[in-house]
Amino acid sequence: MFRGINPLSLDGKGRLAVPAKYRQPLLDTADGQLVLTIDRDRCLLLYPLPVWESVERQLIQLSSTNARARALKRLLLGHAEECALDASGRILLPAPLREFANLEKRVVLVGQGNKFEIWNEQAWNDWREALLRGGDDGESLPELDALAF
Amino acid sequence: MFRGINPLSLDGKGRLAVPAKYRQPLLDTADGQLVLTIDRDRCLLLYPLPVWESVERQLIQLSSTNARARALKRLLLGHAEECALDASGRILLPAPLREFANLEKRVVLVGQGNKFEIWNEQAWNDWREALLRGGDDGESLPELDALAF
DNA sequence: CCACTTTCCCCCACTTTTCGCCACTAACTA
DNA sequence: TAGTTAGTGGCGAAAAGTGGGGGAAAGTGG
Repeated sequence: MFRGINPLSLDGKGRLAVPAKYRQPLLDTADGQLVLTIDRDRCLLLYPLPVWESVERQLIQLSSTNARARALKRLLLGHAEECALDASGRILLPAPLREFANLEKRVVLVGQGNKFEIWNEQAWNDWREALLRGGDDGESLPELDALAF
Repeated sequence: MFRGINPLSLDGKGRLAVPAKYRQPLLDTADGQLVLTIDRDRCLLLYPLPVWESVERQLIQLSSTNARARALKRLLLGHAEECALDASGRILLPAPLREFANLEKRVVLVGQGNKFEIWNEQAWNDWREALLRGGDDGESLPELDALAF
């Protein structure tokens, strides 16, 4: 399980050095193979390949005639890029994805269980502050209201 | 599985250079034989020939009395063009299809699992921005709300 | 059926991107 | 304080994307 928040810098070519603590697990479970895609909140999602493949299977089975399903498929599948840890434990973030998530230099890598999120550092801070300030603005969901943690 | 977004340029003759990473898979599974057709969203669809053939079989079996089915058939079947990777890994996009999808110079090739979509770059960006901004405007679909990814 | 025009495709050259490699610095450990 | 490991940066070779010239093939009109 991936946890925690890691402030990092991209180098001049848009490469991200995966923190050392995650490298061995990634090599063990996915042979260093990863998939990057985008998220609606303008950050990137980083999956170990096997995890992504299971997500992908779900996506492919969605209807091709329903507009919402087609859109979601297009977003996630369409932006998914395979990449691999290089010899120094880095991955190259493809330019179109970097652009989408506004990643230039300072970024944060956020562990999210079976995947990571990659945010522009400023955007991450802003998002968090806004959430804390703004309180509850999301839709309701029964499972949510039943949560104890 | 084809994934990812690839910004490309058509050359002066309307040819599209398929990114190198997809070439070998296409040669292996389809001997470089491809089928181009159009999509409702004013982009083109690019299938490996065997995949297209299975789509085609499904289409042919659709009702000939239902108007929506007839329309879908006409669109997809009627615009389908066979083409092949040339020696440099490029395909020629027939002029009528190029025109339909407004493809001139800058385009994006979007992997969608078993096929690709080819968009005018600007149209693609506009579509994506509208989707992200507008939020959920499609029909609802129970499977969608149950998705965790 | 022949000549002319247009389209298509092979080939080569140029430019940009990608990626392995190595080196430097900062932080942590012993 | 010295040794080790992690993060960062940059060089350079190799690969991929882009563009154009010219010959072959196909389509068109007389």
